[in-house]
Amino acid sequence: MNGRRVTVTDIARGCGVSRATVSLVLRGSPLPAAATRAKVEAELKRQGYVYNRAAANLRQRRSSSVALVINDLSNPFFADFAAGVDEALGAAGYVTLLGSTGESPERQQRVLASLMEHDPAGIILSPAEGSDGVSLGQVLGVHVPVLVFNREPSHVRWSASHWDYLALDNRRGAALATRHLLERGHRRIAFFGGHAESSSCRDRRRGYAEAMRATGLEPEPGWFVETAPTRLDAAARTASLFTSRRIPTAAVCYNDAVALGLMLGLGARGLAAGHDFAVTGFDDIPEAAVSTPALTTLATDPRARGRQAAERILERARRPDIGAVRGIAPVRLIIRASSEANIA
Amino acid sequence: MNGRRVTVTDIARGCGVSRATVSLVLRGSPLPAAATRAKVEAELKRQGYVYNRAAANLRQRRSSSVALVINDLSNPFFADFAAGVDEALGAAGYVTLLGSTGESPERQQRVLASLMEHDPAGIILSPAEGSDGVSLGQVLGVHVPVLVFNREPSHVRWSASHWDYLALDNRRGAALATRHLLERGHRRIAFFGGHAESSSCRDRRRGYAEAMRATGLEPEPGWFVETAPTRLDAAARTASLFTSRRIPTAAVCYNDAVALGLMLGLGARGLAAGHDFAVTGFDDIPEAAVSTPALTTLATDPRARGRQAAERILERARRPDIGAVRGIAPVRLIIRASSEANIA
DNA sequence: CTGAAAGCGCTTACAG
DNA sequence: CTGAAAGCGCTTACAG
Repeated sequence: MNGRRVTVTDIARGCGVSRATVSLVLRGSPLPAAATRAKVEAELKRQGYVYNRAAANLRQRRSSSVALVINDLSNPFFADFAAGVDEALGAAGYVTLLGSTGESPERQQRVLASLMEHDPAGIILSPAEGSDGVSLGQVLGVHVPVLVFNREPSHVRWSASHWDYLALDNRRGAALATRHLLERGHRRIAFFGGHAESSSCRDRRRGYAEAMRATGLEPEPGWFVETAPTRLDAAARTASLFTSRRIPTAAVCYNDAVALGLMLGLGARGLAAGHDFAVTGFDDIPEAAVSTPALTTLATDPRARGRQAAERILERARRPDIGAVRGIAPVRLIIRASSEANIA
Repeated sequence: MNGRRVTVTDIARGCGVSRATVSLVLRGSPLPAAATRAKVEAELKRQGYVYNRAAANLRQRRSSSVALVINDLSNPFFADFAAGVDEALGAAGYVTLLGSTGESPERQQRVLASLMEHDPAGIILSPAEGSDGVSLGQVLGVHVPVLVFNREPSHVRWSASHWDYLALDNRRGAALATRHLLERGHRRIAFFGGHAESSSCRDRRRGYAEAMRATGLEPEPGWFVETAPTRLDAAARTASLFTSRRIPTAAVCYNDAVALGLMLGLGARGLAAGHDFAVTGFDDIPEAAVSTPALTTLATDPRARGRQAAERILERARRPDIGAVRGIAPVRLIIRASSEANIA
């Protein structure tokens, strides 16, 4: 609870060698004689020495941390992603600097500015909704490798940027869900939920529309319903699905939260999801498996995405010359009861 | 993507003052003249200076980080706790060093050793199951403030320790759930799930037993069923509840995961939770509200616990003399359909 | 009010 | 194989 910390100088004095020798032993150099090494190691243990990595990093002009900035840790998708990042960074001897933004771009700026002062070897950023690429560019500067996960900030000129981008295969995922509903005989299928400006929503809508058109169907404007990507708002906007001229029999939802909300909203209208109306989600959050009915959705393996992001950023930190990359992560359709309604 | 970073020396040269003056401006000292300050600030902006907090910390012998070690980030309870910690640390100008252990005590030792090298101002530790207080004491040393969250490692002599402890009010929570079932007329109530060695399970069992005895009922040995604290194992062990001489009509479960597993297991036996058998959980994870039936449980507000832990550790970092404290956080009973079965 | 000098805990050429 | 010296980027008495 007090007292100076033990330094290399203490160890050097304690066993009659120079600080340089202690440092060589600490770093596992082959130079020191075996006897010297043993003597130093005993002294390290005896005094309870703890390496000061900040001092070493300063001298070596390197960094042993990577910053991870997450828009919403209480979303299990991002929590799993964070767990994957930390796992891979830890295995590589790096430490994770965590920052959470609560979906606020202003807070995100502050958090990033603070993290930058800690000289991270790289930044993994899952941007807050409404993030602006220009503001981000200002805090992040041009020296640190950056990987943007999951959604695109506005005003980023990717071609001129040194930022990596890693996203789910939103387009293909939505297409898989749509084709699944088409195969079960549905023809009037809505795309429900999400903010149309967000990049992930755009991509999912696109995959949905392409799958529809590939079957010769043209999605009607009334089949696109916007909502906040939350259960509550989705439930509240359920009615919008039933005002169009040709009422849908199924909906591809923006994500699982929206799908669960829609199922609640359907229930309130006396309709049972999976029975009177088919529903699919996106993300495969843990609740999807236990809802009633269980939710057909797209599994994204966020933990593996986290590991992938961490490995990529470490590679860029090691070799700053390699170019930026756009990565698309696969998704997998999980069929459950919510899409069983066979109305056609 | 390259180039030396800008230092106080660059700024000092760039506007013709000494490094000391730049430092004073950076730290907001009133000493420099307004004109000097303005000149320096313009130069900082012009060159895109980024403060090197590690260097400053080294010189000032202080730390601007707190380590947060979590056993399982993919558990929403801990993810929310982590979000609360990060929120409060960020507001105080500290950065969160994240470490996750995946419930492995060995990995926990490595993670803690690595984090200690980064000289955190304090450590918030949610210990992996099976953690040993002696091993922990070895890595953590005696200089850094430590707050242990949620469960007690074995072999900790709290009276001689400088570690804070923060736990939920497990005993009272289980008593609340038990009394609720008693009020609905149940008399044969089991305590289902959890590992009996874990401190949280012991405390919850105790609260349950006390509430039973307060009503003049003695829990039978067959009413205590151990399981891993997971849905899967709980479902598998459901049968154990139905082998005792006096078969229970209700169960107080160790946590929500166990309760959800028990509800699955009941279903497999043709019994409907909330109808033929009453069930309560613990934690109020998001799934509790959407399961069928919705789960009666104890809300613990993990995010507020996180903020509380962060504030406590920062206070101890500021005032190393204040003593260690055992904190008990309140829990709140949330009544939903799963406990409605009224068999008595 | 400003500047020269020393030092936080390390590492790394460079002598010996 | 080992040691003395310089330096990473900052801050802080101490002179002036």
